Amino acid sequence: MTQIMRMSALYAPTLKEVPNDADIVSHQLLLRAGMMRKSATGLYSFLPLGWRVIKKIENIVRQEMDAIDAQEIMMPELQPSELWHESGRWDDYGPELMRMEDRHGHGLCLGPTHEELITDLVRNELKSYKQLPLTLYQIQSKFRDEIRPRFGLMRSREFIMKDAYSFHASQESLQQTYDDMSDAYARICERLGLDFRPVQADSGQIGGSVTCEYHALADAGEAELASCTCGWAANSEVAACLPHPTEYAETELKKIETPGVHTIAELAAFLNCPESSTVKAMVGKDAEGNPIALFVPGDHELNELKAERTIDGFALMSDEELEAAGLPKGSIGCVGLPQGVRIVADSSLQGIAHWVVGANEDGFHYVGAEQGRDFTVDVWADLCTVREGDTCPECGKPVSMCRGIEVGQVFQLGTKYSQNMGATYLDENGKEQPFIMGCYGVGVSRCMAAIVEQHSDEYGIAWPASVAPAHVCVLPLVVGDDVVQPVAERVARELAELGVEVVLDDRKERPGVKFAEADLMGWPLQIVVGKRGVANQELELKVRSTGEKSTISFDEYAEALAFAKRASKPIASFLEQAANVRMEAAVTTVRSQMK
RNA sequence: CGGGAUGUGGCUCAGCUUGGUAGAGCGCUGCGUUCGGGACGCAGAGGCCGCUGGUUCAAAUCCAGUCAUCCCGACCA
Repeated sequence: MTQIMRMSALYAPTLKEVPNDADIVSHQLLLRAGMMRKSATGLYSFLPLGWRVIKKIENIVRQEMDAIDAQEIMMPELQPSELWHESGRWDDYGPELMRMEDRHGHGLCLGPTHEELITDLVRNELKSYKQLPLTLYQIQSKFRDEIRPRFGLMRSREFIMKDAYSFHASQESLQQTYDDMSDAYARICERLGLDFRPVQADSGQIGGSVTCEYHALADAGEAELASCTCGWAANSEVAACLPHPTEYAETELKKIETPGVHTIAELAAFLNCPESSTVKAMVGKDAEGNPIALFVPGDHELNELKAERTIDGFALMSDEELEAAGLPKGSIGCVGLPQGVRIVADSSLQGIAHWVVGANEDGFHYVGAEQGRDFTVDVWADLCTVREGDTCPECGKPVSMCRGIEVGQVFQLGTKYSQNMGATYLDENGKEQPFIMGCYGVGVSRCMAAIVEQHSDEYGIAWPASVAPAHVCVLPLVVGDDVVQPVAERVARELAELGVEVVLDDRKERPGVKFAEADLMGWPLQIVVGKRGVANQELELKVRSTGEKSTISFDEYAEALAFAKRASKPIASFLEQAANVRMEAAVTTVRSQMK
């Protein structure tokens, strides 16, 4: 039997009004429903209900990790600086790493992640290829001194994360675990009730690595995603989608006077053509300071991340540098550039023979600038930030844009840490080899916010049953009498005996308050016990996610109870039986969330 | 770190321009009336007006500094 939570004793202070400093739905509702409170910027305390949700999420993650033979451990949050010096990240990580000293002046940091610690943990014991592969994980608080913590749990300075690390003797073995992890992540998202997408992501500075982010789709998400009906999806930072520029109908190179025209919008309006018929120029420099002109279709933006990937040490030039190089901002083009300026252009422009570009002279543009005749592109590359309608690299259909919350990422690390930190094993030939590693993270507290973003309405949260702080809320509309309350107490007890998590609103509150707060807190199923119902020998059910209401008679309820007692999964089976009796569609929703 | 804004009972906010004994609603306590979708009446408790300094007979209000919070940007697991 599970414990009945009595609302009369529950510490869950609700707020009628929207807190001033919360501006996304999940943040507002988690505060309003009494699930958490802010302790300082980017630091939150979880109250009993919120903490129950966190534990539910953790357990789902734990089960899926255990199911793929990852083993749970627990490492310290406080870490010695030596290990970070060894990996090189004490200097590389930047101010986001929370550093401190102990009384002896010994350097420490609060762990933002645990690659160093885990590598150190295994390097002395894990010595033979026979012991590989090995996957370890933990669920604990992480610390990152974010420049700008915001959006409640979405980007906080202390947050709960599951981090897993795998060790391998071969790339094939790493790939196997990586695939297992990917599958587990998909199952985790499904069980959390998240509408999610695995998306291609930036592999960061670690070249050649394989990585995939798991995003919960939500407008409040910080990441912009491009996705296609064929299933392909990518973070806009990396999405390699081709724009489709259009050709301006002029094949002769003509210099035209364009007084006052400096922006693409002005140019397109001046020529009465779409922006996609113009070519936008940006000028940067490489690591040696050599100038490079980059060209993209006029209706697209240069993606600086992509430019950096194409050109070693790339940085855009400042206005002063442009002036010094004799380049008129707003009128730069590929014809008649100063000596030594290399031309890099977006691959999509390869098919456009004649360009509309600046004439490198204020107030003038060229039309009909022909590739090969009037200028030559040195390098073709993927340079654009993806836009709605660009071409999917997988199937060629137009992609659409949406926003996502990154709730997880899987990553093939390779040997970066094992090499830096001398973590090696002996292979079949007795030869020392660095471990091939993978790492895999799930933002547990961030998942909580993502779930609320996806499962809420004007009345409050509608938790998926898998993570709800309790499955059922029993609402006696009268307390202290000998008619309604005894029935509510009995129902709560019987459900609790079945293993159903029950909260009983035994407060002396008016019905309106109880209804409003039950909706706000988001219990998946409400069972209302009122004078009217008891008189008719029936209970009222309301499924929070659909809002559907129905009644079931005491007899039908008893039948559902008996059915559930015989079945192995009491919660689901109670609901299933209740569904058979009455509210099929509605309860099916709750039930499907329970698996 | 740049730009913008805000700090007044637990919460949401008014008052500040034009200095003169601190306000409302919600929440909280008590009593009464209510009681199927965040009730009503009466009576209460609760505030160094973020902090420090200045101007002034007098500062929530004007000035300076400082701290904190939020938003945008830069930055970034």
